This record gives sequence, C-alpha cells and structure tokens, in this order.
Amino acid sequence: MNEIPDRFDHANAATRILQAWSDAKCAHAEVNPDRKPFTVVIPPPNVTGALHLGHGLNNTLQDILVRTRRMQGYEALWMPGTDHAGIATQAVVERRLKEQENLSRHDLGREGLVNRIWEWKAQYEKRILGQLKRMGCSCDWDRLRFTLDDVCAAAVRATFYDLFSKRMIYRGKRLVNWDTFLQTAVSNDEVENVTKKGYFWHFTYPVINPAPGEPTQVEIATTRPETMLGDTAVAVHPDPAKAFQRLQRELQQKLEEATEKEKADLQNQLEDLHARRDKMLPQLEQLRDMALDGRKLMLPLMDREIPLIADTWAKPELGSGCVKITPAHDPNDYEVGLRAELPMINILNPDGTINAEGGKYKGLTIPQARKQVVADLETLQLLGEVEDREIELPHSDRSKTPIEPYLADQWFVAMGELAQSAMDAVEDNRVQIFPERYRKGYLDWLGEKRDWPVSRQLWWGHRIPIWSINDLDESTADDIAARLSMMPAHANGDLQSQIDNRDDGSRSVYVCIRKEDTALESEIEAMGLARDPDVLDTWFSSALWPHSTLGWPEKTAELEYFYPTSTLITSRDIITLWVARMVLMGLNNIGEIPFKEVFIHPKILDGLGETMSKSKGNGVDPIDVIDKFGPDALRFGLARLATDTQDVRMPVQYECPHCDKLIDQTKKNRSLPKLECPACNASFSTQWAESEEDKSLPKAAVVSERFETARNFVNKLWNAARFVLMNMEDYSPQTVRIEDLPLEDRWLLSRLSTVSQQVSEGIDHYKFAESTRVLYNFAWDEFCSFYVEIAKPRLADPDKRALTQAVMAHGLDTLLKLLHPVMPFVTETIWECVNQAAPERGIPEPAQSPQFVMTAPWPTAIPEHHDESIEHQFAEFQEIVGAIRKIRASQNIPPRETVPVSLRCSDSSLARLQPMASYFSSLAGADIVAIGPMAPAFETDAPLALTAIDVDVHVDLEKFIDVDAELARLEKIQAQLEKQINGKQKKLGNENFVARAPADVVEKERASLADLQKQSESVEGDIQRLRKKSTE
RNA sequence: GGGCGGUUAGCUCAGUUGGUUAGAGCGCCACGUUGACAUCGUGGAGGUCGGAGAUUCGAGUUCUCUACCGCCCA
Repeated sequence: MNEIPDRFDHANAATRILQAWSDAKCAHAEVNPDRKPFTVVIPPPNVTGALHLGHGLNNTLQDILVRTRRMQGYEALWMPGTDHAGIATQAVVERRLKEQENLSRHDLGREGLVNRIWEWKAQYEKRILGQLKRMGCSCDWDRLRFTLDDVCAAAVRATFYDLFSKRMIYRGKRLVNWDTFLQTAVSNDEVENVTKKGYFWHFTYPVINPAPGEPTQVEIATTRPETMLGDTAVAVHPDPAKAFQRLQRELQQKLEEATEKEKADLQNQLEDLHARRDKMLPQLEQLRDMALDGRKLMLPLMDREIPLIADTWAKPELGSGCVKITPAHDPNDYEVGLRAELPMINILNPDGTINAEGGKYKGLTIPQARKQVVADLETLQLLGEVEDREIELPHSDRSKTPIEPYLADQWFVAMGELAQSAMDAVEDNRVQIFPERYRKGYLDWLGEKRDWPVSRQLWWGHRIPIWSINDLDESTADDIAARLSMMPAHANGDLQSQIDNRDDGSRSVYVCIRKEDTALESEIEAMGLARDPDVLDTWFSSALWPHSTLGWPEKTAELEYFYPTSTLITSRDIITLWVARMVLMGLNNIGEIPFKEVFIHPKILDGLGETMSKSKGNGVDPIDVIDKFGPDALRFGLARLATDTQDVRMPVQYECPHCDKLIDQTKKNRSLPKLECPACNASFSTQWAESEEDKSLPKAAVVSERFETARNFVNKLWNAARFVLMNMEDYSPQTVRIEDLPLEDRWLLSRLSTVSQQVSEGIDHYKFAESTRVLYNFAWDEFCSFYVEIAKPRLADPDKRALTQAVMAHGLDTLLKLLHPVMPFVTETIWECVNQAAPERGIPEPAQSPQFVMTAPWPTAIPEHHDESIEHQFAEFQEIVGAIRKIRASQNIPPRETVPVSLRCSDSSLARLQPMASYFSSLAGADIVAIGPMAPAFETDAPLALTAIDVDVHVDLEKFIDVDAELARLEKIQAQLEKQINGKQKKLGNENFVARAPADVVEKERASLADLQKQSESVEGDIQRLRKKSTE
C-alpha cells in the first residue's frame, strides 16, 4: 500500500472518474414512479462567451444540491443547456466580423450571418460544456437543450400562438431604445448611462402673431439640437406660481432640518429661487396664458407651425422655463405628446441618419446634423448661449454606441394578468425566494405590470410567427380575414388572425401560425402576407425553460413526472428578467409554477470590490483554477463563499508562468500587456498583449489564492484516507456492538451522526457555507486530529486492531459520502481504494459497499449513535490534551520529550479517562503517572486548573524547569484572571444588575466569580512557591 | 431621487432568540520532520465590532440618525 502518493493527483483522477461516471450513467435520470423526482434546470449560460467564476459558483451550488438529493434517493434530474442570448451573441459576432473582415451583416445577408453565429455557438457551447464537465457538474447530458433548438422552438411558437389567440400579444408603436449600430431596439436592461461632456444650447423660436405686449420669441435649451427637426410643440408650466411656491416650501423645510454646514448653501439656493421667481414669474404666466389662448410658434429651419402648450413637464426653475417637445425622440416628451395628443414625427432612419422628415438635413448622421442645425440657427441669429455641461448619455450595453429614443412598431405582451399571477404565486408562497429579501424586488417589478416589448430587430433568435399585410381598407381587410377563417388550419386551431385598426385609419391583418408548416406558410404568403422579419427577445424563450426542456407543448412523461421543478439557483441580477417571467409563463402554459424554491446566491467581486469581467482583466476562468488547484478545491472554495450576503470578495492574482508565484492584481497592473514577476524577474504577458514581442511571452493565468486552503483540505482528506488504507491490509469485516465500543469510538459515531444532521439541514436551507465549514472542521479537527491520532496506538495493539479498523473504515466511509457533493473527485477516488481494501464495511453490520460514492446512500443522523453526554466527555479529554500542550509550549519542552503528568479529577472522570490514559502520549507527549481524586502535584510542578470540568492538570517540570518561563506563564494567567474578577465584581456590585437581571444569570455570575477567585488563589500560591524556589 | 445589502483581526469572512474572556481560514511570530499529510504539527501575538445617540441591569446583536462602499430601479 506504500505506493499511494502523498498528494492527490487531481488531473489524472478527474479524467478517469468522469469517464467511469459517464459509462455507468450515474447522472442520468429517468421517469421512475418508485422514486420521488428532484429537478433542477440549469440557468442556461449564454453562448456569448466562456464561463467565469460566477458561473462556477452557480453551478457548484446546483451540483451540491443535486448530488445530495441523488444520494438521498431522489430521481435527481439536472437539466443542462445553453442560451442563444439573441442580441448579445449577434453583437459579438457582428463586431468580430467588422474587426476581422470589415464586413457588416448586410454584406453577409440574413442566412449568412445566422450561419456564422451558429458556428460561433458550436464553438462556445463546446467550451462551456467542457467547463461544466471539468467542474464535475452532474447534469444529465443526454438531455442537453439549447434555447434555439427545435424542441424549444416548438414551445416558443405554441406560447406565442396562445398569447396571440388570447389577445395578450399586440402590436403597438412605442418609444424604444434604438441601437443605431445593431439597428434594433434594446431593452432598458441593456442600456447603461455614461456621463460625458457636452453642451447645453439655447435657441429661440419666433412667436406667430404675438398680441401687443406679448414676447415675440420663446427661448428653449437642449443638449441634442438636431432633435428640434422633430419638435411638435413647446411647453410651459400650467401654474408656474404654484410650482415656485412648492419649490420654496421644500427648500425652506430642508433648511430647517439642515446642519450648520449645509445651511449657507441652502440659504443661497433659496435666495436665488426668490430672485428667479420675481424676475420670471410674470413672463411665464404670460406664456402660459398664450398657450391656453392657442398661440403658435414657428419652428425654425423646418418652417412648421407648432403649438405652445401647458404641461407640467416644463420646469419653471430651469433654463428659460420653456421646453421643446420632441415626442418621437425623447421619453419624457413622448409622455407629453400622449397627454397633449401631439403629432409624433420620427426624423431618424434605422441606421441613425436623418430621414425625409428632416427636410434638407436628410441623409446626415446625427453628429453632422447637430453641427449643421447649430450653424444654421446661428446664421438666423436664433442661437443663444452655449453652456458646457455634463450629460448622462444612454449607451447600448451591446454595441457600446449611443442609444437614440426612437418610435417604432413593436410586438408587446400584455402583462396585467400574467404579472398578477406571478405575484400571487410568490405572495402565497407557492414559490419561495431565499434569501427572503429578494421577494420585494420581484414583487415591485411585477407590480408595475409594464407591457413587455418582445420584438427585436435582429436575425439571431426565434423569428416572430406572424404574417401580416398592411395599409388595407376596411373591406379588403375583412375579405382577407374571411378567407383566412375558412382555412382548415383555422378550424384545427393552428391559425389565428386579427384585424388591427391602425392610427392612420388603415387596416392591418395579422396571422399567427402555431407550428412550423411550410405549406401553410406559402399559402399565406401567396395571399400577400409577409412574415415579420423580427425575432423575439431572448427572455421569451428563457421564460419557458423549465417546461420547454421537458418537451412541452407535447404531453411528455418527463413533463408529467419532473415538473414543476424543485429549485432554481441563480444570481440576483435576473430575478425580474428571468425568474419572474418563468413563473408567469409556467402558470400560463402549464397552469402550475415552474419551481417551488428559488435560491439567490452571492455575486463574486474581485479584491477591489469590483465586478469581475473580461473587459477589466480581472475575470477568472474556472479552468485556470482547476488546472492549478483541482476541481474539488474550486468547488470547495466556492461553496464556502456561499453565505447569504449579497456579495463576496475574491482577491485575484496573476500566476507567474515561470515560477508559479501569485502576484496580486492591482488597478494598475491589471490593464498592462506584460508584467515582470517580482519573484523570478522573468516577464510574462496578459490578456492585453498585442505586440508580437509581448505575445511571444508566456501568458499568466488569472487565479485566486483563496483556493489554496481548499486545495490543502483536499490533500488533508487524501492523506487521512492514505493512513486508513495503509492500515487495512489485514482487514476483515465484523459485526460491531455499539455498547462494547470504547469512548473514542462512540464519540466518533455520535459526531458522525450530528455532523450528518447538520450538513443535511444546511443543504436543505441553502446554507452552503455553513455545511462546508462544519465538514471542514469535523474532518480536520476531529477525524484527523483526534480520531486518527488515537487510532495509531490502537492499531498497534493486536487486541484492538480489528475493531479499530472497522470503526475507522466506517468513519471514513461516512465522511466521504458527506463530502462527496462538494468534492466529488477526491471522494470518488478514495472510495474506489476503500472498496478494494474494505469492500464490506459498516456499523453495526458490515455490508457490501456500492460501486460509486456518487450513488451511495446519504448518511442520516442515527439516534442510537447520537449521545450528547459522550460528546461532552470526549470534550473533557480534548481539553486536558490542550492544557498539557499549553504548558509544554510555555516551558519550551522539546516535542520529542515525554513529560510526566498527574490529573486530579472526580471519580466519574477517572472511570472515563483511565482507559484513554495511553492516548495522551501520542496527542500530548504525556505520560500519565497519576489520575483520580487523590492525584498529587509534583515537587516541581506546572499546574493548570480546568475548573469548568473540575480537573487539575499537573506537569512535572523537574527535568525541564525554566523558572522564569513558568513565572511568566503564571503571571500572565493571573493578570487575565484579575481582569475578569474585576469585571465580575463590578457587575455584581451594580445594584441594578442584581435586582433586575434574571436570577439564574446573577447566580451564574456569582458562581463564575467564586470560581475565578479560587483559580486566582491557586495560581497565586504557585507563583509564591516558585519565587521562593528561585531565590533558594 | 427610491429600494436592497455591506462596514467585525493585516486580508477574506462567521457570529443563533441580547448574557462569562467576540471566532475561523490565510498572513505574521516561535518551536518542530525516521513514515497519513511541511499542501503538515504545536503554541502565540493581533479586534474599544464604521461613527453618534437611544432602549436595557447588560448591545457586535434591537431602534433612530449619520458616514463611506456596492448593487438594483427611476
């Protein structure tokens, strides 16, 4: 058995173990009425890129849960798959196309581009699945799905058709966030605001036919001058006096509550406001009256008459108090436009150039148009002041270009009923969210019930299954609708049509087809209808994931058995986008919630508290961590982070490719193309390397040293197992009677039972970090540090050897099972060895062990094994060991020397400790020369009183005495005791405490004080004795 | 502007319903290697729990205010 290496070779083991699991189909789940199902669907990773550490955490937690449930006897299905991530993936591929081949998507055409994206998908899906597999994720790989595959596509179409039939999908014009680069609408979630330097331009618009005494022009200001081409009104506040009054009141109130420091500033603001009011109010009221009187303005450059209107969007305290209104290109103006029923003029082409509505500016880009408009207004002497200003500019998260608000036709899902159903499901706890604080965000977001715009002007995605024909008159529309309703598909329920009355009075006819059917589609197209070019928002297909993956809309056995799923584990940023939508779609399609519980895990930040991302250079690839530390270390390290906090920090290092030294990442060095290793002075490159010179250097992996502890733990377990295996050559199975076992064995069994319980409960409640900590402490500080140490002398004793082997094998067996969900590879590898050395094991009756720990039965708490008093008694032993060690250390007694020890204890302790006396030798280098109520102190004695367990430990220092060291030790103890005694005396001297605190607390304090005083007296005696001795 | 979270040892984090002397890992210091493990062992140093106030006999823990950091939404 000596050939077992003293380090766990994770790289070799992992490949072999994965193959063995795969061959035995350990992770495969089937419909099985004999077992209860347990289902988890993976949050499908984007095929946009590779997995990072956040995915590592997410999938580790899922796997821990799934592996535990599998061992607990559930038919555990972990459904794997990936997400097509419409806009994200298309954007990445388009950007590469531009960079590498200088081609646009229009050069390739729809089919060409989509083919390119499929190639990308194949490449990244392979990489992602490889990452998951190397992490040990026990997904049922036979059931792999992709949100854009045929099965998911059928679900998407059936859902769309159903909602369309129920009139919950409709077409409408809405102001959308338009990405002029990708030429698509993007959702609010895909927009980020960037603060940039810009200008605030002041213009004047002439008043048409002003009455005598009225101003001849109105001043407005804007940060986007070119939008004036689409202005359809100028607004002024309907009651400026009242508005001023309110502002003044608010400021006044702030002032009253302000600190001295803030007061001056607020006072100034208030004065400015007063001055402004005095100066501007008459004019604003006059403008307001003009608006009510229907006065119009002349929009310069376009020579269009536009009304002056009264609307609260105009802020009297800002600028001129008047604001231009461009309903088709500004979200606020859009609202004003709806209120005032203004025309909405779209001045942009999809590519961001000015369209025909922009008159002579047609064809210019936005920056060009802006420059020209400003110049032309200046020529007309309508340009006023130009202020510098910081501007919040929305940018597309996908293309990184500015977003233009843009009025476009979109398909919407009506959210009223759907959102309510999803709110109800959480409010009545059919769906539970952990940690609970995330409920609020979910409910608030759904509570807004904002309709969901689902069209995306993209090519990568589920194409909207709508065919339409527009600009019809009423009778033609009716005619087409009538013909459609005569079709057999309509009677079969595979085709639905609608007539839509458009704003301009024309009619559109829409047809939705339920399933892919090329013949039917051709027939429809022959009638002049054309298929919608747009695709659906990615989240539309993701929302169906828990049931589409199980085969819905087909009534599959899987759907019947595995749905609803058990738990969803995900990160908080998609609670609304994804979790909420899965709930409402599940309820709509199946009539049942998609999962019973949702667990939101923390987000991993780097050491500087920043989100990890490839674009910052602080992203960590799980594979790099696996290469360096092993998959079990990665998983263990991640699991112990999963507390219920919102974020966890993980400092990140470069690993020097020359000497393996870890170099902390800083803000400075994480964006450099190359670095010099401070340890070996050699240079290495980073992800930013571009020059040939830099690229020729070896590249450093980005890892975190926080996995080192976990790696050490894996090794500790490996070596504990190595010890067990090295002592099993003559093992033979035997029946064990628990009541015959010595204290240390019963302690181990009791602890195993307790730990099994704690770990199971921890996992049940998503307390992954806590379960992990319990296992770590038990394995290291109890199993290794005590049980294995005690086992050494017992194995050397022929009378005790066989029994010790039996208990030890059982202990390791249980530990391996409990650790398996967190550290599958090392446990399975050891299991294999234990199966060879001790194929039949177990207490009380040995039994043939299963082939894989992965599918072995999960340990449960065993009442016969659990014994609280035995755990306490063993703790007494541990405490004495600790006391001897402390005395030894303070006396600088060399580890190899054995010291005589006398233990003064009660009769009952004597009975327990006597049989364990020999263990003090291996654990504390102590030879117990006396034990019991009469055990004496030594001539040259180092004492330690353990009053809590009523034991006095005496170490004979005759051979080792270092008087100064001993005095120092005792004086230190005395100082600590005095400090505590003072504290207690003060507390007990407080009449309030004695009178008001519960009697038992007061009594406890008194007893504790008496005890401390007793100790102090004893220590004082020892000190005096020693002083005397040293002066002799 | 609204909501949520965080602030405890040099670093990363635990800390149950308020109750003896606030814990762990890493790092640091000292000592230690003829066999399970130096990816180790033993011992030690290190914290007025962000700040102010309140409740209480007693606050890391409850409440109010406040500062800073982070995230989400507008």
